[in-house]
Amino acid sequence: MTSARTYSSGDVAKICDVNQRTVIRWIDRGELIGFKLPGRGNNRITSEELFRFLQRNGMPLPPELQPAERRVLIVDDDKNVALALQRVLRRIGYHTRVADDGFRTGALLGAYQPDLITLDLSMPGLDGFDVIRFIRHHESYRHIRILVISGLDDIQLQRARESGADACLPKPFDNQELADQVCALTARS
Amino acid sequence: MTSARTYSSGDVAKICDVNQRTVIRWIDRGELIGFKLPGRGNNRITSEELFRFLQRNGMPLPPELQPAERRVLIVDDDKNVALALQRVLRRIGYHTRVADDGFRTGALLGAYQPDLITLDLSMPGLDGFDVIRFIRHHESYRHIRILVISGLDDIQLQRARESGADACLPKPFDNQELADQVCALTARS
DNA sequence: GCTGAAATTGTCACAATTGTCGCGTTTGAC
DNA sequence: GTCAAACGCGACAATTGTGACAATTTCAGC
Repeated sequence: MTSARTYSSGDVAKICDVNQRTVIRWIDRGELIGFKLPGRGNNRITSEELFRFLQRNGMPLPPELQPAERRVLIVDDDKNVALALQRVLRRIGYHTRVADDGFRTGALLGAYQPDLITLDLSMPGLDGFDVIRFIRHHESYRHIRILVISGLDDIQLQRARESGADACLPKPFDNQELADQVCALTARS
Repeated sequence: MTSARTYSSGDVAKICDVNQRTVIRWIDRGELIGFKLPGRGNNRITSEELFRFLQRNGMPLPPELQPAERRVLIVDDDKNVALALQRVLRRIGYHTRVADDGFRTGALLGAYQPDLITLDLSMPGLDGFDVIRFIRHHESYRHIRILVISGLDDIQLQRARESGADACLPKPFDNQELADQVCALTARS
């Protein structure tokens, strides 16, 4: 198996703790979709399809298919604020990365693939509302949770929520409240 | 592998997630057709044949074999320049998209997955050299071709090349020269 | 709760396919 | 030219697909 990109019927059998014969029947029945090697038609299932199959049936995920450590992209040009956020989030087990300008923010959405971003609404050269709208309008980023952290007034925070932010925290923020919000937003289904 | 026109048995083995020995057996059995190097008969499979083979067996295609229109991300805040670039590139069969600020530039690297970007070095709030360095330092973007299009002097263009740009065009650019450069940089190896 | 039919899953043996290992040779980057 | 990495091949081990049949689970009807 060795962190494979594809799984054989035997691999799936071990993962599902089921007889290999049964896995083959699932495949024949079309409940688990794979492809066949040219030789005698040995089955292979991609990890994506196996993941969907397990999810669909509420089956436990093997370690190698479990989503990796949660990642948070911190968008803030104030180094001290960014460091404070990092400290809190790392302590509760998140991987973090900081973007301090518009380009990095955008580029890291794709390269870092965060589960959540903390967003400062008022950065020079970057309109936070625009960021929210862009993320919500693009298929590949839509799933990213957005936690606005801003010193702006409630009216603006409300506007951010309407634009698509998942939650807002006033600045300065309370560490415990930050941790709670991030946990709540990234809770596994 | 390095985006080859032909694949060795080991390349195919990695792509199919199968043992190299098995690939050689497929070739011996005539299920996968290739040719042999004169030396000891090392196998080579053309990308066309590999494509057919994978299709025939319902196997997943690696990114480099997925047929896709070439995409160019045009990074320029001057609408007229961007439109001019779009017109030329579309006419020669490229799909294009425009980014007019730093955030969009970064975000579209991941969401639009361009094969090439045309980059204006002097945009307000976006340091072109920084963009080049960032792209070259990130695994997920490193493969993107960078064509700098700028009105800056030759010394700056040389600096851009040293930072990692693949080619430079002075502004204003000649349409034919632009088309030639883009074609050359995105030619299928 | 119990029963019994239907559907699903497990077991087993066999032949075919695929994986592993080692060695000597060839490639390809420097 | 030099040298590490990749390759082909043979022999053998491990895994796979299949069919037939047994065991288990599911579930409606009582």
